[in-house]
Amino acid sequence: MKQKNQSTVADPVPAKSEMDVLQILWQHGPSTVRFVHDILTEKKGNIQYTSTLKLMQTMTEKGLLMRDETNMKHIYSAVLEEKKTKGNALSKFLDNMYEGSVKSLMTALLGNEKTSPEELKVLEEMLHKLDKTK
Amino acid sequence: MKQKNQSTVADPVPAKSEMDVLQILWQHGPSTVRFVHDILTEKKGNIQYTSTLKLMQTMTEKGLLMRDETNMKHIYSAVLEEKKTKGNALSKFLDNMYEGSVKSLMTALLGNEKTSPEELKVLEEMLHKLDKTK
DNA sequence: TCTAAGGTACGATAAAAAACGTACGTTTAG
DNA sequence: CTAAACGTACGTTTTTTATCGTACCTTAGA
Repeated sequence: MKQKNQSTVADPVPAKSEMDVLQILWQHGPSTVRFVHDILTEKKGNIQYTSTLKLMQTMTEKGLLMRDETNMKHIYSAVLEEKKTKGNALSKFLDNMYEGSVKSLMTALLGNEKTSPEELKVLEEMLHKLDKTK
Repeated sequence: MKQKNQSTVADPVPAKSEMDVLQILWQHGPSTVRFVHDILTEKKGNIQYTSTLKLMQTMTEKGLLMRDETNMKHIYSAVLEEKKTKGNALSKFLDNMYEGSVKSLMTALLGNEKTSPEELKVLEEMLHKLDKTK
């Protein structure tokens, strides 16, 4: 009886652009397309307003967003919880890239330029401890 | 003079399926399509052999894989280095999901079911230290 | 009142990713 | 020798993402 995986295996992770939108909504709360679009535009290159609009409409159809249509300027908000969603993405990433091993992730972090010296130092200590624990 | 980002910013990350193939090649070394396909099949649902074949051929065209055609059973191998490739993916993931903050990643790990009790313990300690360091 | 600015709806397109199926060459067990 | 098993080549199709453009409302202000 081969079954999928009984643990919390994570609803499909939103696509990249979708995450960008969610990110903004989580950070600023319910917003108009215009608002999201402006932030998006300044973060990434110029995008057409209608592209952002369409994206958000699609996301709404998918159930990723919900919107208040009482006013002309619809107010969109994220349906998914930030923590949970990111957690799912993280799990998937871990599985895909590091066979689910947090320790492997750590090791990778150790060689990553995104990691600051301080973080690096503590990471090393951490790995030592993990080795002993094992 | 807005410029991209002079630091190692990461060649485009391979797509999901491509990563799966790379994963197998890194782990088992140069292999035939058949071999990769079998592993792939057992990990994910049933896939048509030719799909895997096509994927690997395409990847070869893209320069992700190279192959030895001296024998009928072509032997494929990964061109990219595992560590580097994963490092790039990690950087991107960090940026997209945790604004590049390793600490945030840690915190997320803390609440992730993929994290074992031992790892959890050390993670907590680590975060304490990071707080002090700041 | 009429118009320009700013909204939404929605069909369309483009490109990337994921999967197939058919045609055809090679090898090997009988 | 020959058929079944196993391989590769490659054109195609299906989805999913990412982006647009055009048509058409709504509202505030000259």
